[in-house]
Amino acid sequence: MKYSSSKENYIKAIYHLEQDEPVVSTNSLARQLSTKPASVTDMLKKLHEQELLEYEPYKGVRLTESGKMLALQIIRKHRLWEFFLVEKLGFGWEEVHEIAEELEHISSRKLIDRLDEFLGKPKTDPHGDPIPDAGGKMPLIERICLLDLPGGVAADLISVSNQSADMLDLLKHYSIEIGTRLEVSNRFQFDHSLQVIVQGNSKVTISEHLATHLFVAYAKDTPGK
Amino acid sequence: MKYSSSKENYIKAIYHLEQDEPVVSTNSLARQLSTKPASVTDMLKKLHEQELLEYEPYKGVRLTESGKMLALQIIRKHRLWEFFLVEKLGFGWEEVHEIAEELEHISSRKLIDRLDEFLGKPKTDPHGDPIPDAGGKMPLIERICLLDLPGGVAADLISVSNQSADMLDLLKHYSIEIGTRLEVSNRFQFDHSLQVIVQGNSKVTISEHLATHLFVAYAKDTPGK
DNA sequence: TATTTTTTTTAGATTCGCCTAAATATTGTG
DNA sequence: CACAATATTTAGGCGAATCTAAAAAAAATA
Repeated sequence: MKYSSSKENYIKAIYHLEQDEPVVSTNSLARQLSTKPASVTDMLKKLHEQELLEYEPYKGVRLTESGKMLALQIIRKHRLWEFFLVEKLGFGWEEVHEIAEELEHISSRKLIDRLDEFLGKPKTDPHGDPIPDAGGKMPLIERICLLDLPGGVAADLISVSNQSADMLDLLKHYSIEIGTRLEVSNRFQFDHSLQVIVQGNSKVTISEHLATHLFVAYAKDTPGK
Repeated sequence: MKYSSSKENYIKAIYHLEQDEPVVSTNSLARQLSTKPASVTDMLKKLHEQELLEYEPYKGVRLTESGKMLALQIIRKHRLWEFFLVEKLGFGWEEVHEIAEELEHISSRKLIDRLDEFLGKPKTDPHGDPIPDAGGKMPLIERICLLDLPGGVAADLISVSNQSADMLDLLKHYSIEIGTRLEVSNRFQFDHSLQVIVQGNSKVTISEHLATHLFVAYAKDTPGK
């Protein structure tokens, strides 16, 4: 089934708001979408008819299962495109959101699955938010410091707690950037430096000081919603 | 300036039809766009107001300079996305058109220029059609057999006159595919085999027989429209 | 050239997503 | 509890892009 960009935006907004409020109000939706409550009411009726959400006048809305599924597909597209923009095209974290807002409405399912493949099936986007898999399952992500990552576990770099030029310089030297898969292969007691496998290939050794500033997405395999 | 997808589709269609007819009729546009002549008339009036085309009732249309420029930007986006889909995501030539019809309406200029960079500024799309540069200039493309490519000239592979599994197998072995940049660096008289530089890096030697089936875009540097 | 055929435009309606203004329901408070 | 404040819906409209039916212009032809 194909939905307009506008409808997809409503569904996505409701999904996000449901994380906080159990039932989403007309007003908060209007605020979120920069539109007017009256317009929201109109649209809710249509989305209800399409069984994407439960709606009774004055009672707020809640997504149905198919509504949630649709939301997750859109979020998946959004985050994969963001990853692509940052990792492949060299955009900065901050500038990708707007572009991904457009790209997330491209409909081809095959496209997004191939893109996922091409990008190496990343677990998180450049902001560290988890990317739902093709089935709509959110990977359960714990953000932990590289220092605390158990050995033998590969995880994606999702944030860096220092944005200085010196830091970026050093990361560049190691070919490490947001989204890079890291695995700790050895810990040296003498200076607490770490031997790290970068992207499954090259092994590099980094200082404890650097490691304290690197945070990875530790994806538990328990399926979440 | 930002235009709706619908308007962009009109402009693109007119551009293509202008290649054949000097002045484009309401009827042929309606046919091209799978719409009704009455709808076309409505839209032509709007596009005329935006100075994208010259229009007088009953006299057909012709794009203005800014109309042509817009058309070329859309075509550029379409063909770059097609190239991306085939080269990076492994789609077949036949299935990319439809997806590119959606992608071509993504607005970010920076996105498309970075994509161009990322893809290696290709001169042609996977069908061998030329890709306008950022300034809207069409590269003048001549399609010639690799056998006839002058030495020292790098050109992109745009078609293969044999689609057999054996052929594809061999091309894979040489890491050659549509879009790959090739340069003939040596010709051996004994068996007429060619030494070829693939993507500016590796040198391989291929048989005359293989070369007869490879066609490259020989981009003359004369600026075309 | 007069008439028929074809093309194009106009007129009037529809759907989608949005708006404002007004009515109505719900919630909070004295 | 009654009334005020707030939230939501209804009613009526608008622009974009489409449609059908009918009118008008241009082109083809007898």
